Amino acid sequence: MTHEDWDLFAIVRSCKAATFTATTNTETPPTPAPNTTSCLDLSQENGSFSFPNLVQPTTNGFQELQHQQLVINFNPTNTTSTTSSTSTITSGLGINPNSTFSEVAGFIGQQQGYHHHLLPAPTNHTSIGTPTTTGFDRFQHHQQQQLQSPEQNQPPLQAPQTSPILSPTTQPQTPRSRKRKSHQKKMVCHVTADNLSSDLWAWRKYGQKPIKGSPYPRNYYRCSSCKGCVARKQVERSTTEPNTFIVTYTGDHKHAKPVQRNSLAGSTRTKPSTTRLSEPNESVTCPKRENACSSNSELSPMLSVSDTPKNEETVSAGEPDCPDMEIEPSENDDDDVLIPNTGAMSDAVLLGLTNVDRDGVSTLGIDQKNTSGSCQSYPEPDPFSKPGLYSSALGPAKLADLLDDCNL
DNA sequence: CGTGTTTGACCAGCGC
DNA sequence: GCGCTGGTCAAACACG
Repeated sequence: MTHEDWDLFAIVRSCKAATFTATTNTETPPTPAPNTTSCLDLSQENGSFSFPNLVQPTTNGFQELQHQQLVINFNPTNTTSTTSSTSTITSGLGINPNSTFSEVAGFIGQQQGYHHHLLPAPTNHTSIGTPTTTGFDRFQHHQQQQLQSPEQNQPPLQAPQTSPILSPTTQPQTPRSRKRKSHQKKMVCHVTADNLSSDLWAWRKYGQKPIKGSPYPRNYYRCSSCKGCVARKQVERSTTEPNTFIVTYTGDHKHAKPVQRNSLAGSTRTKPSTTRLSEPNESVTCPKRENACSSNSELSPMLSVSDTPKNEETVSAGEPDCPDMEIEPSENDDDDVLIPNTGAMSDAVLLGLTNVDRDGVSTLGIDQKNTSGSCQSYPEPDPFSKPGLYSSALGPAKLADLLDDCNL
C-alpha cells in the first residue's frame, strides 16, 4: 500500500533527519536552518524537558534558563500585555516535540537572541518577544509572577474529575465544547515532514474534517495519556507547503508530561517486527496512563495568550521539531488555557509522513471520508489516518521496525 | 480486554 | 433566520 510506504519512508526520513529544512513562512524571511544540531537535550528528572535522542544540547546558558522555568508554573492570565497577537515562530530548527511550551518559548527566546536579525521588526503584539526582550524573558517573567502569587493565579491545570474549575475550553456545563477554536488560545506549529521526532504525549484521534479551501483534511486529536485531559491537537497539511503540517495545540494537559513514551499509546496499532531495534530510551518502563496524571507541580508550564488574530506575527526561531510555531491567542485571556504541548509536533510530522511514499513523493488515491457526512476525496492520502503511527508517537525503534517491515 | 482509528451524525459559532 | 463551517461525539471496528 503506497500509503503505508509513504508513512514508513517519511518516518525513516524523519528519524534520520535530526535536521530539517526551514519551512517558509510568508511573513517571515526564511530562517537559515542554523546549526540544526542545536537541539536541546534538556531531559531532566523533572520531566518538564524531554528532548530525546534526536536533539542535542547546544547552549548551557539556555539550559539554565530552562531550568529556571521548570519550577515555575506559567500563568496564562498574566500574558495579556505581551501576548495580544498571534505569533508565528518560523524556523528551520526544531524544538523537540516532547518539550513543553516553556521549553519552546525558551528556545524561541534563545533563537531570537541568536537570530533576531532575521526576525521581522518586533511589535507590541509579539507574544513571543523581541530581540531586546525575548519571549523567553517574558515567559519567565510571567512564570515568576505566578510563583510570587500562586493564589491569585489559579492553577490552570485541574484534575478533571476532582476539580470543578476547568479551563474555559472545558467548562463542565457544556458537555460538548462547541466553542469556536478560533477564539481559543492555541499554539500553532508548522512542522515539516522531514522533521520527525518522538512525542511522549499520547494522542488519540477523535475526528477528521475536511477544511474548506484546503485539499487536506484536518485531523483532531486529544490527549489520551490521561483521562480527563483536555489537551487537543489539530493537524492539517499546509496548503501552501504540502510538506509542511500545521499542528495546532489547544487545551492544557492535566497531567505531567510522560517521561517516556507510553507503551500503550498507540502500541496496539503498530506492528513491531521481531527484528526491531532496541532503543534505550524507548519504553523501558511502561507507566500506566493513570500514572501520567499527577500533581500540578509536574504539569507542563502553560501558556496563555491574548487574542488578536489579525495581528499575526511571524517570528523566526530555531526549533528542531517545531520549525514553525505560532501562538494564537484567544480573545479572552480567561477563556482558554493553553498548554503548548510542543511535544506533539513530532506527531504531526508522523502524520505528515504518511502522505509521502518512499520516494518522498506524495501519493494519491486514498479517499478519506470527511466527518461531516459528506464524503470528500482528498488529493492525497490522509496523512493522519495511518493507524498507530500518529498516536503511538513512535520512537526510533518503532520506526526502525516499520522500516524493517518494509525493507526500507 | 484495552487501546486505537474510522466516520457519520450532531451541534454551535459565524457570516450573510 | 438560515446555511455553512468547524469541532466534537460516539458507535463500529481493528489491533495486539
